[in-house]
Amino acid sequence: MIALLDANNFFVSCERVFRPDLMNKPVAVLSNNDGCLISRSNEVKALGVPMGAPYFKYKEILKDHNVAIFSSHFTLYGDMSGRMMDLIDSLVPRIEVYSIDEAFIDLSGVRDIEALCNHIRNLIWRSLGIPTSIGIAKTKTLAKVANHYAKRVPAFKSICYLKEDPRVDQALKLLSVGEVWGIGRQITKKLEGQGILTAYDLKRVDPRCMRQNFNVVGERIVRELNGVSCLELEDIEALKKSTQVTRSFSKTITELDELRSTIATYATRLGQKLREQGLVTKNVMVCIRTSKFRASDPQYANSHTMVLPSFVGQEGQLDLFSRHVEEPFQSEKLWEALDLVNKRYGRGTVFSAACGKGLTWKDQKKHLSQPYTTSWHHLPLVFAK
DNA sequence: TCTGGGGTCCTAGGACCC
DNA sequence: TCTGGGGTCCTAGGACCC
Repeated sequence: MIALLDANNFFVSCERVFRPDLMNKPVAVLSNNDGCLISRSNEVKALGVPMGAPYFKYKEILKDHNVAIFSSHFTLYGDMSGRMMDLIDSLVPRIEVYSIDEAFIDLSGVRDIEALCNHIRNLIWRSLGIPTSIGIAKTKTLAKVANHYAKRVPAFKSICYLKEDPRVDQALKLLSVGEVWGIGRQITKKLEGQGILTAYDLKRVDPRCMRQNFNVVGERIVRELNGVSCLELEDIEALKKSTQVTRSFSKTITELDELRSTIATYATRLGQKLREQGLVTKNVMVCIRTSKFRASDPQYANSHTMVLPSFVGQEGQLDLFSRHVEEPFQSEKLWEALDLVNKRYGRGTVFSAACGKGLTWKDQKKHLSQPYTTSWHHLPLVFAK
């Protein structure tokens, strides 16, 4: 059996840990630059504010309902996520960290599955103050279905175990096909056109037909719905295959020089990310595009990929800027020092000339919470009477 | 005025090689 | 009239996920 553990409204829950006064009150977390809503408490969902909604369009409604707003604070969420994953990992044979707030858990060999899952939930709640839901079934795709019900049906008390077939089928019949993991908007449209409306209908499709009409991904989904595992738990140590830094600029850029220095500034962050994660790369791609929301303006999008000359050995980092690749050791030390300086004295303390003056604007983050778990200066104070 | 950011996998087609 | 077969690698684009 496989379990999928998922934190409820994760970013909102992280903020609430340090603001217990907001428990059971409406809370929302915004995306970068305070652009969209990316996490909503149940109270906000009940107001009908959709996921990904642009903040400025819903500002009034949110204000009218006294919704507490937070700017995104990814160092906090990342840290809380790491703690949560460590807790799970300490209790089970094997996990796959699937996203910042989700993990698949291998339950093979576990005797009392429900007891273990209860224990995991309680431990995370007691240690971190994060509420979670767990779905359990034979395959990843079915565990996702189970999790869907664990979150929505109060009678399950946040744990839904889809053990035997009549129960699985019942769950699938009540689930629309578009809610199946891996079935997105485009495929939903096509399937519905063929009269396949529920997850149960999809389960009954011939997997080979699915492969012909769609692709091997669709075939796997059908098999997984039938209890045949096609998606193994993946090695969480596996190396990342790509990494990126992308931004929507909060200011329109019209001058080439400014675009150059902006891209150089973000390229610098990408370099830091690579070094932090111990990654090396052969290709670097830069993309730019105009704002798709200004439909009346002429649109432009382009990208360029550069193949870098060589690796400098497994231990070292690829030197992005120097042509003297024959001196990897020196540049490695140099970057190490630069990273340290920038870490201690703030991003952009030392930078390459290509960055010019760096960014000529600041990202909007009007509602940022304190770095409670990642800075000694911001440890919450507790007073006892 | 204001609309996120970071990933994965699959497929088709072209270039090139023997 | 008729023009092989089997590979690899790369790119672009599409679809999906959180």
